[in-house]
Amino acid sequence: MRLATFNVNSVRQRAGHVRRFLERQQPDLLFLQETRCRAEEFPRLEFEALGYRAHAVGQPGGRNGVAVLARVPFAVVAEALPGDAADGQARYLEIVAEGGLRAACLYLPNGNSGGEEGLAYKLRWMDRLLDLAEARLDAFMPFALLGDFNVCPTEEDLAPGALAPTDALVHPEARARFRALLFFGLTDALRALHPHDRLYTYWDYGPAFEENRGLRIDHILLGPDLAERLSGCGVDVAPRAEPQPSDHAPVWCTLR
DNA sequence: ATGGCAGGGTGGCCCTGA
Repeated sequence: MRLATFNVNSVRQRAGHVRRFLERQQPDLLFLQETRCRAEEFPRLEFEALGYRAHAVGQPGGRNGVAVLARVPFAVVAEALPGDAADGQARYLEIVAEGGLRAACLYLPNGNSGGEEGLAYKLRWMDRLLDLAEARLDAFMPFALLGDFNVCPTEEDLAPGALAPTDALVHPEARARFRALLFFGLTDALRALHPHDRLYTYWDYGPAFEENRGLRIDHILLGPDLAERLSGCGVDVAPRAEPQPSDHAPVWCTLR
């Protein structure tokens, strides 16, 4: 089984990139972030033609937005992070796939805009994510978190000097919460198989990609039973090298 | 150490992203 996550920075602009990724990598489940359209505007037909069923969560105003594309049967179990006081932000989608795999797609708040309150919102969102991860792991079900976490977990996860030390993506409190997810028993799939490789999932528009000045902020975290089945994981940089790309590249993993 | 990009919505610029 293959899982993948891709921040597309507008799915309507990037439908071709997604289609080519599906054809090349053949994931069973692909989670999208920053779809930036309402659910009814999601270009589902483009993907249904390839055998993928879509479910999108959107919001008015062209911001945020998450979705799943699946070629295995699935049920949607949540369209908001539990504890979310109905703030209307489309950042979370949780499904149960055929066979019992429970997987959540998340688009964590960036935390750099909106001043102190913007950062506080990010940290509160991570607190709720910690509560959720704890509950799911306590329930002993095959569980995975995939998405744009907007956190560089360690100094190995960004090009030197790529961010100011005060940036919300490297904020000590955000990093501490990411580590707490790992302490609960989730495995960072990419680092489990590639502990010290220079691996990034985001490069700013401009010369950053060809200079490989990037960030690793898109992650796949696996519960214990899924981590035991992990046989491969990587960043697919091909979509980032295509014309008119997203600023992110997809991350995928394969489970035995 | 930022917006010099890029996308979207609104209205003929502003906000957000990271």
